[in-house]
Amino acid sequence: MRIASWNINSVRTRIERAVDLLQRHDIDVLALQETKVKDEAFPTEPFTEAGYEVAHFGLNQWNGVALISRVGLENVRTSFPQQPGYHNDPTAPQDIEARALGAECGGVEVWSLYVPNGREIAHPHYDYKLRFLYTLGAYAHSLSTPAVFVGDYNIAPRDSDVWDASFFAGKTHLTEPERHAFSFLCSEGVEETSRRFTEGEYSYWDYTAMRFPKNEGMRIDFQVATAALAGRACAGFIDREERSGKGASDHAPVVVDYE
DNA sequence: ATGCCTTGCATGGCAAGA
Repeated sequence: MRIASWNINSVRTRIERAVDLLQRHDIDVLALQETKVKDEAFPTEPFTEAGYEVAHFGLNQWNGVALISRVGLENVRTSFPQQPGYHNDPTAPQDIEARALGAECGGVEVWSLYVPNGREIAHPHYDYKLRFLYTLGAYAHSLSTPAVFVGDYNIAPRDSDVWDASFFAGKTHLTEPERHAFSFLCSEGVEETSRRFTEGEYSYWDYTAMRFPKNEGMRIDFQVATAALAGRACAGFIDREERSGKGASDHAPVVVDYE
């Protein structure tokens, strides 16, 4: 089964690219992040016409996650257990945002995840990011079944995952607490399977400062599988071509095959 | 030090991205 994950940065802007991606790579399950659309405005038809089922969770112009599957799409969930919420007003109720969508696809529990960015180290969003990752880790470790958590993790686990680690001094994405939270997730048999096939490649290049032409990118989009599935990962790649050309997302799709 | 670019929306300057 071929699973792809892509931060599409607006599904309505890039719907044709998404359908092309499915067909170009013969994808079974596509997980999208940052669809940036409410459920009622999601462009379902192009996917169903291509032979896929669609599940989407979007509340407003922020975040938004989708699962596009041709191998079944059952038991859809819009949050994982104990998933934390967020609100810019810390005294207001903390809302569960559209950052997680899970379903059973072809015998595998697939989750499309958009991990909070963190914004700045001193910002409440950074603590939100850490809590999101620890509760995700607790859920992943509670499973003995095949499951995969794919998406935009907004973390570079190693300095070699970015073009210049010194650029991120004082910024989020490379800090020790973020890496510790990610290493808690990726422990006890839970593994980032995408690393096996994409080491040294990037999945994100900022739109600004000519980052893509200079190949100044970050490897921050992953597939993380439970022990019951990780051993079945047999191939994978980052579709760097998808980042090129007019109207590209700033992220590239991350594809992994599972036997 | 800042903008560099891109998105959606109360369609006009923001918020957010990383």
